[in-house]
Amino acid sequence: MNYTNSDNPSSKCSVCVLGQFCLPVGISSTDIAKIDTLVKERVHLQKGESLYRHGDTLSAVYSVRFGTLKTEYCLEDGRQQVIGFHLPGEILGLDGIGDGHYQSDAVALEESEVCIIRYEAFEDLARQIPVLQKQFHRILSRELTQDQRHLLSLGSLRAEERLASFLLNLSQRLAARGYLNNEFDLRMSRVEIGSYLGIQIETVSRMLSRFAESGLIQIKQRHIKLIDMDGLYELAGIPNPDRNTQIKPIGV
Amino acid sequence: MNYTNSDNPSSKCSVCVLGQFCLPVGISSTDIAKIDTLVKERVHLQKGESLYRHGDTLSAVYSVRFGTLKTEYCLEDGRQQVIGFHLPGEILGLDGIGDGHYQSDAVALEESEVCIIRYEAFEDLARQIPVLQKQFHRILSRELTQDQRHLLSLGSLRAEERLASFLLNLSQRLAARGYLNNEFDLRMSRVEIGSYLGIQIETVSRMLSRFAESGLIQIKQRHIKLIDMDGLYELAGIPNPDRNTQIKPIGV
DNA sequence: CGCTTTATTGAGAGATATCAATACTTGTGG
DNA sequence: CCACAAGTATTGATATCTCTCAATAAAGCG
Repeated sequence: MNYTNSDNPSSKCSVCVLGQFCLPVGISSTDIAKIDTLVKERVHLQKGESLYRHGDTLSAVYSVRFGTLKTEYCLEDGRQQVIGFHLPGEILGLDGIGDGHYQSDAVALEESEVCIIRYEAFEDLARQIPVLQKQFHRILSRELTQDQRHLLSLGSLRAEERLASFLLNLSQRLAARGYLNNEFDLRMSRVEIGSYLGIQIETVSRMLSRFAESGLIQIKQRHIKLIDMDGLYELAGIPNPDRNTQIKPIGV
Repeated sequence: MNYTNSDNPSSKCSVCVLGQFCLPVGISSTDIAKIDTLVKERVHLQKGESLYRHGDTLSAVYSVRFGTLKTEYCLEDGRQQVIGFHLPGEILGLDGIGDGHYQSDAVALEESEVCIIRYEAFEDLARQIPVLQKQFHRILSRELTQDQRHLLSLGSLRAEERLASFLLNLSQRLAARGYLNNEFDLRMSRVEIGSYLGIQIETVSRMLSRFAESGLIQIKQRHIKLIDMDGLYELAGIPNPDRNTQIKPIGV
């Protein structure tokens, strides 16, 4: 874990390319200057390094600057479950606000960097900047919605459907960040995907092979191309937001 | 759905018996007076009535005054999944803050009443009363943690373990509200329990019978007694918070 | 280049789902 | 107040999906 206290301009929220996906959405430049003073430090993580561990006292929440992290819960008997994957612009550590201690472990899946948002100071600032407060509430709420969709997946979908909706969810989040939405690298192992989806690694592997056979995707190791998005959406049981539902013109 | 605009004292936050489990935790009496002006309306629901539906525009969040509600998500093909059960003092509708529309359906499991917290006004007030803001963030965060524990259950536990941890979770939440923690009525049907746990109704039934046979519980219809709490905790794979772990005195 | 880790594929086992029959509750109306 | 209907829960028999165990293959790493 490598801390940076940086006055280098590229680290400021005001000029960060992630601005629109992170906290400062819709905030005036004068107010962003205040945020700049709040978020001065970053943490650099190598693959496999922990950002925080279950039980650690919360002093900050974190925004992913680049890279990917996972959060996971552990059971007493050693079983563990991946709860979420976190892409650039997403906030980590929110589960620690409830009682002042993180509930999960956060681990980098690749070389990553996160901005440190000292929580006490942030709450004060949010009080002064209504837009920031609103945005923070939206982020917390979306986090909730994301987890609840995940619950729907684990509770109601079969392995195949879970995997399809996982790939599409990733695709959507990457697209929102300006990456290709139909071709990308999976930063997580099959084990981690399986854990996240509540299925075994062998099942993940089989389902991916099956998808490839039926022409839904192409996969080579961790590099994946989504070929038939509509097919995947149908499998996942969710509507395809990109597809223009054909409405027949009236009177033609 | 039956609205009440009540100036009757028992409806005020300042004198509500739920105060300590709801928003106003740790708030001074002068500030609670301000909350009183915010929460003036309540909704009375009969069993089966909806409080809000997926897609409805968010204008308020709700606090359960008495009764029990469930929230659920629907899939296109008609499958649906219960995401949560909500007891007195718990806040509903938080999933609507993200984009201004509720993501789930909220339905009363029995005759219930909820307080209406107009959201715009609430955000303003939270800015004025730091303790209220903090408490709101804690509530949002705990909601997140609750969902994540639920994810752990659906992703990593077997049917039996899920049911045990469900019963214990209910028991803990009831205890926190001053109810008996080892004997209570299940307000939800077997179907709803099964949906919540990602298992079929028949499996719920079989597991409950098995628990009863092995002396862990007694169950008659929806009335349940938890007989062997330690046994249940062991099954659920979580530590029993009430049990004093025996630490051998040193030098004896 | 060889070792370790990670992923794929196959065969068989097991947990839970599905289908079906029965019993129990609750509510309604005669 | 009882009888019937509709909904809800239990229990059994069988089917199916996913897991587990095992062997092989491929990739990453020193």
